[in-house]
Amino acid sequence: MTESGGRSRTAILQNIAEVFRQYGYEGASLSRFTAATGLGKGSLYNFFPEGKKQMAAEVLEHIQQWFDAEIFSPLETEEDPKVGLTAMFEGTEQYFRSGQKICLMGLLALSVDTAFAVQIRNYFLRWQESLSQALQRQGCSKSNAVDLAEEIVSGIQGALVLAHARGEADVFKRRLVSFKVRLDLPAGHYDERQ
Amino acid sequence: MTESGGRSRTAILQNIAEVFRQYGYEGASLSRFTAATGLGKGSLYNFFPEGKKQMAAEVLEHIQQWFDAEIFSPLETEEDPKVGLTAMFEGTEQYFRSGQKICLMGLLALSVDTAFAVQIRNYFLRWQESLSQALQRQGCSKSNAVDLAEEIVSGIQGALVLAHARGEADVFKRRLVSFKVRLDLPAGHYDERQ
DNA sequence: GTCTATATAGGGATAGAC
DNA sequence: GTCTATCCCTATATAGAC
Repeated sequence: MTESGGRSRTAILQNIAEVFRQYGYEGASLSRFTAATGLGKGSLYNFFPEGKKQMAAEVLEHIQQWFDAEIFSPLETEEDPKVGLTAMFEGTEQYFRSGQKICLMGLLALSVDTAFAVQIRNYFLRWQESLSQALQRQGCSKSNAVDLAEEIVSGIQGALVLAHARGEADVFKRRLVSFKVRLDLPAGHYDERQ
Repeated sequence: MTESGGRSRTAILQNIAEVFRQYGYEGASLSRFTAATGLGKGSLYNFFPEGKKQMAAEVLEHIQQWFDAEIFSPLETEEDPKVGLTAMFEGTEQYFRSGQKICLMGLLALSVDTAFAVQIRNYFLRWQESLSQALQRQGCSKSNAVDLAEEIVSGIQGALVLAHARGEADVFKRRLVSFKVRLDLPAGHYDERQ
């Protein structure tokens, strides 16, 4: 956990992640990384000797760890599944800034590049599996839970796509509310449309 | 509708579209276009004087026209809404090759570039609006139809993301079947998972 | 650890021969 | 209409001074 001029590796990775999110893997360039981090190319290669590939791999690893701790583990270990499910929706809404931020795992999933396929696949499998477990403890049959978990995980990704396509982050919020209602969770304020 | 050595502009646009789908906008390079079309750079600039931007714009226009004719119009004009809805799911499954092909509109929606925002937004608005009309003629209230249409349109996008993330095209097929069942449409063969 | 060259390759785009 | 040659720019990556 070494520091560098007061900037932690985590902070640098967050800057880099933002570049990948905005421009995609191919569009993320060293000059954009230098602008986002304030570090020169030389410094970036000092941190990440293997360059762009390593940056992306570490960003994905970082994302995975965040979701493990904040979303997936609570889904699996909270005694009351409703607590884990509520934490999932709240964490998801915050992480994606209510639909303004996209999912880097989902974005990279759409490219044919196979370099990060394993990390991406594991992320989504773990999400669905941990969600399915919580749904089963809430009373769902196994087959229903597996299917509903797949629907919710894919539904969240689609909501992010549509929210950005429409330029309306509210689309994302509405989809989350819809899922919460189906799961009998407190949905918060829900402004029914006209 | 001029030809060029037997290759129509439509055929060339399809080759170009495939490159955009596989590599994204930033990753789609002139050399990849030449490989995919068999045309040299000079020829490509003869067809598309404004270069890559024009290629993408025409590809999106082409996609819009296909969906207008095959999906959106039937949803709006078929007397029996079930016919239009069934055609939508069949057309969608075929177009995306049962989940193996991604949605270029959805992919570009995730980039921050605003160049194609209008085309992308109109595509998704028209899809939701035409679907909502069919659902209303099937008996849905207006607010339910609007919400369900949003859920289905975003659900299809999410199904494509998850299918590619998991490397299992079956994910896409399962999500479509799930929607068809909810709409009381013939779902075809449905292999319930264990 | 950070920076400024610098090397090499490939990007988009144009000109002009055929 | 198609190609090759060429231009200029930016890309990734490295070397070495500080």
